[in-house]
Amino acid sequence: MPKVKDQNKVNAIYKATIELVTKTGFSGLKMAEVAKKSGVATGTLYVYYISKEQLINDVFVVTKKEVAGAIINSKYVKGSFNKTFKAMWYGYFKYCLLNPEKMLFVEQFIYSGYITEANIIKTNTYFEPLNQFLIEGQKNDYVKKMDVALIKAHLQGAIHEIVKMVVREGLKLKKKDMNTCFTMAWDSITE
Amino acid sequence: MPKVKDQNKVNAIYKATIELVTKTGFSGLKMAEVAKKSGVATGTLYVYYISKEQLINDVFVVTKKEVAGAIINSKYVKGSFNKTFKAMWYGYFKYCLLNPEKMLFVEQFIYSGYITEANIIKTNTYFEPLNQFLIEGQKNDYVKKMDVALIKAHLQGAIHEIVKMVVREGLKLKKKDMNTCFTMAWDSITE
Amino acid sequence: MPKVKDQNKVNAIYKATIELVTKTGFSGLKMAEVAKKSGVATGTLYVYYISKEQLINDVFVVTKKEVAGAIINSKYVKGSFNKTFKAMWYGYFKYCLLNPEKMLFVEQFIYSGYITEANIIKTNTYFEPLNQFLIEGQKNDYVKKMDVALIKAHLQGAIHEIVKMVVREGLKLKKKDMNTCFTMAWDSITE
Amino acid sequence: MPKVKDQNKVNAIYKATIELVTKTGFSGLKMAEVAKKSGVATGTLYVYYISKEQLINDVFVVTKKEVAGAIINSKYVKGSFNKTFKAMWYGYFKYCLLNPEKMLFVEQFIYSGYITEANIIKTNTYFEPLNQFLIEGQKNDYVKKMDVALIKAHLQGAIHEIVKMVVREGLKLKKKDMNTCFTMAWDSITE
DNA sequence: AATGAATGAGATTTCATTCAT
DNA sequence: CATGAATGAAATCTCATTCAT
Repeated sequence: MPKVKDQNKVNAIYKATIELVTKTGFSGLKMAEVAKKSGVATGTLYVYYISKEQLINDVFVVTKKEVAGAIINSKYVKGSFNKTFKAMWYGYFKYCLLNPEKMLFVEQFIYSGYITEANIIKTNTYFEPLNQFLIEGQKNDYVKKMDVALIKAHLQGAIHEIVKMVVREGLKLKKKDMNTCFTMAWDSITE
Repeated sequence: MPKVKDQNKVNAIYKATIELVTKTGFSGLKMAEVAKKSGVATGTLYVYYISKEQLINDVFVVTKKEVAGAIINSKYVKGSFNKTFKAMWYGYFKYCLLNPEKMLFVEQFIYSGYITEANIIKTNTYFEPLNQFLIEGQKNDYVKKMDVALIKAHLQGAIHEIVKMVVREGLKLKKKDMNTCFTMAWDSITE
Repeated sequence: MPKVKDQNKVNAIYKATIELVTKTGFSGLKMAEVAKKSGVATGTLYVYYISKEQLINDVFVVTKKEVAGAIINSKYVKGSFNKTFKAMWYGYFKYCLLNPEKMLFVEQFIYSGYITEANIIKTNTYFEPLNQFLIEGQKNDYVKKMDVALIKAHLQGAIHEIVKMVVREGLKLKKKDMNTCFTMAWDSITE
Repeated sequence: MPKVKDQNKVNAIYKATIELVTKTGFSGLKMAEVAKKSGVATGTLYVYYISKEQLINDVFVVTKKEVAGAIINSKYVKGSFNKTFKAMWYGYFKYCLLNPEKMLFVEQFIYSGYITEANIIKTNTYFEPLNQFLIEGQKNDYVKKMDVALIKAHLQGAIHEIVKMVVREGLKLKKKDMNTCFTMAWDSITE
């Protein structure tokens, strides 16, 4: 949580943190390197964040919010279930393909021991509209009857793993493959 | 006749490492704690593993092998596609539910910066039989036509995420839910 | 404006290193003790030198340069061969008597396994002018005809051994003895 | 000081110790390596020597005795001063050329902090006959009048330094050069 | 506020020595 | 006596954090 304002610095630190974690793995994330990469002094880092834990938590929350925004986009919520689901699924899938480092960041750190329980709970609320949307889908017999948390987990897990694989192997997904991926998702959740 | 190298110690170290990572997150994995928990002196750790990195890589490879063994089980390979797939899926799903710490361990460390590229490649080969099984399924028009790596990713990602959620929230999956989870998996990959 | 790197610290570290090696023998040189004696934190040592090896190499090179400076002193190079030689010999002899710890340091560490080959070569060049002076002396038939490296070795070895003995036994060299020592040196190299 | 008898082991340990110090410098001398190189277990080392310090001191004393033997050889003591001196000088010079690792060992360790004062004093007595010989030479006006310790230091220092140089540079001393070296030694000490 | 040198607690690793076999 | 696995005190080095400028 920044104490002061230079938004350029905040952005630079945020960017550097995400990039370093993606590059060196998060066990190698050093404050000195974050400082260097973001072009500020180590001391300055502590003007903006009181500790490494704070920095990581902050980056985590900000990123998680952005991730949620990629799925939950008000302009879609008025369409049919299928159309809306498709929009959400593609929204998230493409976001992950474009920002794998952010996707990885939140995935990695959630079990790292760095993120506070409070922040995990807090960021989960960002996905509440998605829950509502799926519950609505169940009421209308579109969606398999089961705890929506499990359904979300199924969808998210599948997307993440596919994207990680694509990124790791340096693949280029064709439109056809992406459509098949979507069909897998759709088939899995619908009755 | 000197003391002889002790497999019990290796096992104790392995167990301690997995448990500590699961408990404290692996940014908090300390050699001193591994030593303490496994009941050996710190120096002894270095009799068996030349460095922390080596220890983690070793635990990673051993665990990944065990994980692969949970899926690929020769007694199933003679059944129908559906039966075999079901056996594999349940085999893996239940393994993950019973050993979430091992599942987490391999998932976490793969992006930690600790695991060498060579070990990542090596452990991937353990899953080759699964690839073959899915390719066979595609030939017989059971399975959607797409790079099997993507299909595997979809299946694995979904399972992992569900299990992580179940563990995190302390849920107890009912038989019915587990069946629904399986149906999701089956529906997603079949044509 | 941040704190600025402090030459006083470098000097203090240098001094502490030499003194500790002289006092405890260098098998007992510990970074913690160097830090303590030079009045800095252990971490600070690593701000200035990336490792113990680096520290020792640095102290070695600096000292060797100073040692060379004790012999090769431009104000003498214009005199007769005898006068110049005498000036150099006394210059070095007295330097060693006054700074036996520095003489010992370079002598000890050269075979310690700590000094890199590059630094050994580098520091040898500091003595080039002495080579030239002796070669000149040979051309004018003052000096015995032989590889000047051997002549230098003879002179230096004799001085070092004498000084070591003097220091070890706590002797006080009388003027007469010093003159005899010089005569030994002079007689040994002249035709 | 061996507790027991297997002389082969004692010899192997002695040889390994000297060789390792010559190769890796003595700051890198490790008991485990001595054990390995001499073909015994680490535990066995401690059957023969109660500590590393003991081992090194023992090797030191044994070697120093051998070194003294190379100089002081009863068959020469009856000749003229010149002949005897020449025999001694060549005896020592050639010994050093043939066994530089032993010469280095004693030279290195004397200031390492490992050798006890008692052993330094003890080994000095081995050279007593040389002292007597030089004193006799002074009485007969062959040798410059000065503390014989200084004369010995001068001679020994010169020899050591020359040999070190020869070994370091991989030179091959010609007979003529060796004679010049002797002449330097002779000229330096005679009146 | 910004800097980066300085700090020192704490981590990893080493290695002389011990001890069970 | 011989072995080498086991030990743990102590060494080196790291790095999040502080602080003088």
